[in-house]
Amino acid sequence: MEYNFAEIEPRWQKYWEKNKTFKTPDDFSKPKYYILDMFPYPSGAGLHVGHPEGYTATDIMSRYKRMKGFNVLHPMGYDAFGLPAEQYAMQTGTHPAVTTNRNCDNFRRQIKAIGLSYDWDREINTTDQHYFKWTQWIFKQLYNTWFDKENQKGRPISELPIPEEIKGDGEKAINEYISEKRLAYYDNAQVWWCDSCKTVCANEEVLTDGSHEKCGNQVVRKNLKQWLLRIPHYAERLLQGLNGLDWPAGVIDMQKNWIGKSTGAEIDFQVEGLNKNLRVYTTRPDTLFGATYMVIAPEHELAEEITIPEKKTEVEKYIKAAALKSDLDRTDLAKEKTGVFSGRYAINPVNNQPIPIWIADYVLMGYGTGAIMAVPAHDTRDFEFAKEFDIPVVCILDPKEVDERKNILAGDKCWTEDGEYINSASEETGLNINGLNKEAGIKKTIEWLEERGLGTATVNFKMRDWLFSRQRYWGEPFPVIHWEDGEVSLLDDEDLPLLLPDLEKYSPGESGESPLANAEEWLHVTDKNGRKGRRETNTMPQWAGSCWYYLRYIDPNNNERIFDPEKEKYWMPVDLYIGGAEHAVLHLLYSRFWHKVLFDLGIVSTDEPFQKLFNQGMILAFAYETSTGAKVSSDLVEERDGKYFHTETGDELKQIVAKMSKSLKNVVNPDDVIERYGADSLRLYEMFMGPLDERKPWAENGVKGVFNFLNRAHRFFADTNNIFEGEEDKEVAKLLHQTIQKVANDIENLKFNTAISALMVFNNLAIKKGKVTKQTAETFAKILSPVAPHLGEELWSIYGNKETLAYEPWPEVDESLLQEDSFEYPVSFNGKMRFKIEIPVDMPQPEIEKVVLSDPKAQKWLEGKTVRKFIFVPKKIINVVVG
RNA sequence: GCCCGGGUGGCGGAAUUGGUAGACGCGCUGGAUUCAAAAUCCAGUUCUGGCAACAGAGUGCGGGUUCGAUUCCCGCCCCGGGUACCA
Repeated sequence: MEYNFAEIEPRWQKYWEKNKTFKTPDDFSKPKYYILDMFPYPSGAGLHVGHPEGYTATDIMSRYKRMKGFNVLHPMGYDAFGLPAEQYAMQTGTHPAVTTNRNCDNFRRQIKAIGLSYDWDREINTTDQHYFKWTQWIFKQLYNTWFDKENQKGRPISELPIPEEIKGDGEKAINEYISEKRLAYYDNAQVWWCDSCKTVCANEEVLTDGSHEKCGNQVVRKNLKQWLLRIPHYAERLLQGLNGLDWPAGVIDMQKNWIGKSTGAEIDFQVEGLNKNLRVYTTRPDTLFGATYMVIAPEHELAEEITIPEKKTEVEKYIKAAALKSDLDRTDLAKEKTGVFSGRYAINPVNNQPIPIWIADYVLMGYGTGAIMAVPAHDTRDFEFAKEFDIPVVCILDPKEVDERKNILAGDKCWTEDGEYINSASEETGLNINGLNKEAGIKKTIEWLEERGLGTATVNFKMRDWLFSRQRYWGEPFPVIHWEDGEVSLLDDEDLPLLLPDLEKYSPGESGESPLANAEEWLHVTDKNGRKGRRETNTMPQWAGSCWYYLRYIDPNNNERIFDPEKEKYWMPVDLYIGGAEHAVLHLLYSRFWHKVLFDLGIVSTDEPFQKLFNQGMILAFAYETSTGAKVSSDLVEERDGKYFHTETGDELKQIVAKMSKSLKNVVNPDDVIERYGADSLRLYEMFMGPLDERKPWAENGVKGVFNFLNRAHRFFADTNNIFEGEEDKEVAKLLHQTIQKVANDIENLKFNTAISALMVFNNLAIKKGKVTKQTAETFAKILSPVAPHLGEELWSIYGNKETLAYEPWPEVDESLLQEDSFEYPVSFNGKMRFKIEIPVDMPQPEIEKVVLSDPKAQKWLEGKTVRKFIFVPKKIINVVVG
């Protein structure tokens, strides 16, 4: 009997589709399990083998959980706004919606061919007006929310208390005050501009070398009116929320770093000869006695005022150069420190000593107060600067027992760790922290500063406002009108969705305006009083649609509201979310932010959206390079005796592992794999390659391996001559139940590679035995079905079952079959395994010792030696120490 | 520089709380079947020595703890990812 996957698989896919096997009811009586994939951007290139990796993993879990009695929500959709369709439109004039729909159709076809058990009635598409209506609606919620810092909670703007002094200044002042509190605001912002894509990019989309993540071109700074979201208001909540999540530690770390919380103090320094204070932020107020100079950023508002006349020219030149520098590639120039002395001094509050104020671009205006006190002895950046400009280095923290102590005390070396304070007392001001350690020193200094009103304990975050608009056509339009009198208003809910206008031409304006600025009819509006207005021409970034899609799956066709709250309460949170690690920060942080706002407004019932997160590793491919490191396209490589040669030059090549790429001709298309080996083989191989979270190279021979397994399994289990009614062989029964248990455990722990291995082991034994009972065969079909669902269903039906096995209960493990009455112990002598011995599990230890030591095989190792120790670990090992 | 991962046969990878290193699969070798091949089946396959029984070595490197270390501790090396003057 042949394993005709090309006939079997489409037949079952049709069956599932026709019977709506995986349609998920909102049956609140059952325990729920929500399994989510990161939905794809439907590119024109179609699916690559990386997509099915995550999708298969979630599919296995979904199928397993259904058999375990869960009501499983497992949906799929498309994150379909995006640049490529728009660029294609610019070149060809094809409407992006046409391209997008075509690509979605192709993705759907490809995904269905893998046999994934999605509820297709819940499919969503971010470009569908019924979907983005609600994206626009959420934007309105953000706009109409302020963050109550005291209660750490977002609240409706209507609840914002307006201070009396603002009220007195009239309506305009009130509106301005409110604007400053909204989570979404419109402002002039210096932004990164990609001239090649004709769009702004968020800071996060600009790589460290100053290039645009999407296209690789260098970005430049530009000032534009933009929408921004005040995500930093939620910094503390976003940080705290990480604590209860079952997420990879690496992702949690990355989010923590991104949020970048630091605690310290803001301290005021009096500027000598000016009636002004200079406020600095420091995490190390304890090192005030070591402050030998101060630095303010070139953009600091006091930079010019502070500068004495004699230094004016020099300082102005420096500030100009620094401004220019920020237009260039700042990171490259960051290696050597530059700066200029303002000629002015500030008074150190702890000892009333004057210290010089410098202007230098190693201090950033955007963080803290844009000014620092510099402690070169205990901060590496300040140390470098001080050495560059010959500024004194005063050590105030004795590192004690450290090799470099002498150099550190002399100020020749920087010390940033803990120690004991020296030179840290002033009779004049009364502060003395000598002898304390870092922790106590920080505490005491802050108390001292606060008592005198010189400073306050402060918390700072690295995270910045989120730039939330793009100069694009193919995105969600903002439901916003800018009126001629300067008022900004949002559309009423009943006027949503605001659709995109059709355009003749999709190219952006040279000035950086979105293509929407050309849609004259759409653009201009007049209200009932004849006031003229202009619609917002920016559109939302691609993140917008993906920020909340997991919520829409819950109730995707609801036209009355975003979703039914009862359904939301039942299904949320997402129990398992699998996707690529590239979304560790941005998507997952933005989503969490929106979710928390919706939670505060009472729209969703959970504080966090994704309970468990897992990142699948990237699938790579073998590639080849010459001895000089030049990559060679795979079609120019031949293998001989396990070595690789260039077909043209004959040079020996080295096999390496690299990302799949068109230029290397090593891209694998899932369609081809399915055509040659079937969907079950594709699924199995993707899971069998190695641990889900690791990166691993694709190897065609590996596919053959799992194909072979399915073939063998089919040949044996589909042949009813091998199936009998009666009592199962003991060895088979025992292994079967071990396998049930192992497969279940491994699936729960996302260790699909070893689950498949266990199925192979059982298959091998069954074939060796030549026959199994019908019950065993049915059980095998069941435990095989999560990983190879087509073959599972096929076998199940061959045994005479009329219904799908997708909802058959997962087989129970018969514990009694797993009990051993004896165990084969490995016997070691001095830790080295020498032989094995079968011992009944109930034998008492003294007898075991006797049996082992008198065993003929043991004599060789005991000869002329004394037994020093006899180690016996039940069901593990016996180790005899001799000497 | 800093923060995370990861280094195990020819290859992908297994190995509960420290307890038989190399499961499973690929590849390779030999055999069966075949006119022959493909497919299939059987046996072997960490390395070194030996016909073999067997012995020695072995989880990136160097130390340590332990009866026993891929697993724990200390010090390094290499690879991958993130981040980069955040005071």
